[in-house]
Amino acid sequence: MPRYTNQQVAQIFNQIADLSEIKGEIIYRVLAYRKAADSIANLGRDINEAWQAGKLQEIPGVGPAIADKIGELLSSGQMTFYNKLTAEVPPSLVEVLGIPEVGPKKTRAMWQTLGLTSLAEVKTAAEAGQLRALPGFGPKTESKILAGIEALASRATDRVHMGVAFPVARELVTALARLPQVRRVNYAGSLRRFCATIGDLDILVASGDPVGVMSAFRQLPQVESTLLSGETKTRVRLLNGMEADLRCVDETQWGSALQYFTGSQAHNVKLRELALKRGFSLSEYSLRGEDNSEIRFAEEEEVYQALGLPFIEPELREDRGEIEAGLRGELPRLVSIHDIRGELHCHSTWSDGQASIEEMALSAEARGYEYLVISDHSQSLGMTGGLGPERLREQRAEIQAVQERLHRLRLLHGTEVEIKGDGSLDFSDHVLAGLDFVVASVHSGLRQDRDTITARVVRAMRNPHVHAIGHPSGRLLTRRDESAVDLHEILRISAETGTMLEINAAPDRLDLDDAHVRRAVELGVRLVINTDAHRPRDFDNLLLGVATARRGWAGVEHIANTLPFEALLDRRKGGV
DNA sequence: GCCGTTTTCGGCCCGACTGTTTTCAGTCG
Repeated sequence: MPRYTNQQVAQIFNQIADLSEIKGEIIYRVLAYRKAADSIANLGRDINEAWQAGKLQEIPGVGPAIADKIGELLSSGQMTFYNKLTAEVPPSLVEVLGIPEVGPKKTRAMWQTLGLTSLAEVKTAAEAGQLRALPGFGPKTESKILAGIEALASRATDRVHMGVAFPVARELVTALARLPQVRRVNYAGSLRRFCATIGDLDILVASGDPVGVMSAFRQLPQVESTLLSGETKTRVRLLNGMEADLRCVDETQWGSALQYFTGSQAHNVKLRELALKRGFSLSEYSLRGEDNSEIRFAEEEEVYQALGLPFIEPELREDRGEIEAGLRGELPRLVSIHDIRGELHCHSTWSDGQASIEEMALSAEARGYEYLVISDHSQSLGMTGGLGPERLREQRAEIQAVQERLHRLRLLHGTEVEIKGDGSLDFSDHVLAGLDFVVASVHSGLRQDRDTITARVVRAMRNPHVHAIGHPSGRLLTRRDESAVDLHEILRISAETGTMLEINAAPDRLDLDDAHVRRAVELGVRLVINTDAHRPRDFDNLLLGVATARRGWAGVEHIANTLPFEALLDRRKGGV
């Protein structure tokens, strides 16, 4: 019988939601499936384990009916409800629903009146001019559908990581800030929440001349075409293929608008429900009382304050319990970038880095770090020019020499040692014992099956000289999925052995991810935030790693490199 | 289908824009 991962179970419920919606099911039932799917995808603990512990209904959005369906799936590999639904509503309709501008009503119309059940069939019908005859359809809808199918085919992936999105967002914000009629401007949306990947850019402007701002926005050199444009809202496609939304409000409404436009949608829905309970109606413009009185908020903090909540940091706004915690006064005090005292994982020209040890050290010192560990690759990762024991000894001499030219920074000698295919390490225990800090990582054999790759990492974690596991899942955002490694087991072993888990801050990694950071925090696992810098400017990525930690509700106490190095060393496992 | 400091039943956010319409439904975020 297949074993289902959290992602697979979540995908099934998302599919149930889509098919139910096309079928015409009560929308709240559909939303319930979506909420459950989102919770499961971001659970951080293994759904199989939660099921065996009888704790499925502790998952937010999972009640008796959905818990039964999960239980049936995990125990038998079947879900009767799903089988009946897919027999009734062709599953390929999900891809039709995926066409931009096509929602459940149009999907249903095409299916029930023309019998269209797939992208290919819809395309053929549109090309034959058959769609415009349907009620609610017209020539424009028909051509939009064709263009939408085109776009789906040409677009390999529709999300980018923050390393791509941030520079573009900054360019747009800078350009808008130069407009004389613009009073305030900021990016919002998933970028402001520091989601690992970004679908489109959301930018907010305060101005008394929204029409002028919209017009100027459409004419920016980065803009390829305008997708929609009204008086206060414009969506464009950029030259790099991304889409960007611009909203404009009055300066007196900035706080409400920034709160709304930052999202997430689920967070906003929960916040608006809370407002209703308090006798208000919350929108992106204001808070309206039952007597239709209107309160405007120029600052975001005031929105939360008016609802009896402390300020909720953007990284937490995912409807993962932050509003409830805020009401109870139990929001975590999140780690901040200023709390980070040192870096435990970076490279130099001794392996695949782009800068010398001295350049890296001087940059770290200039950034105010107290300590820096040089941790070049080990020899079996051949293409990086990894070090063997001999060169490792030579490197130590250079580190000591550079140390003498530094003022405050403590420069330390470490390694990113390869976890080999069988779980053994690239250096002997004797060599590892001579290093200040050891990160162990998997770079090869990432396609091994779950049990094999997990056993490999666990073996490394049980080595007393291994202090941290680097980028535990091995994912490369938008390029490579995580390995099959059982992170739930890794978290458990980490808590048991005291081996730290890295939050790798490289924009295409962010690994551990936010959901597993959250679970790590719950389990008392020790985390480190490392940039894995290969050149001085990579240290800038620290912000992304810290944001990922914050998205996982981590405080200073959970992050080992917020400690002075002596304290960090004292608390190394084994107490060495 | 889920959920509870108004509820174990009756709620479940709010608004912009477009296209197809003669006042609104559908989609999106």
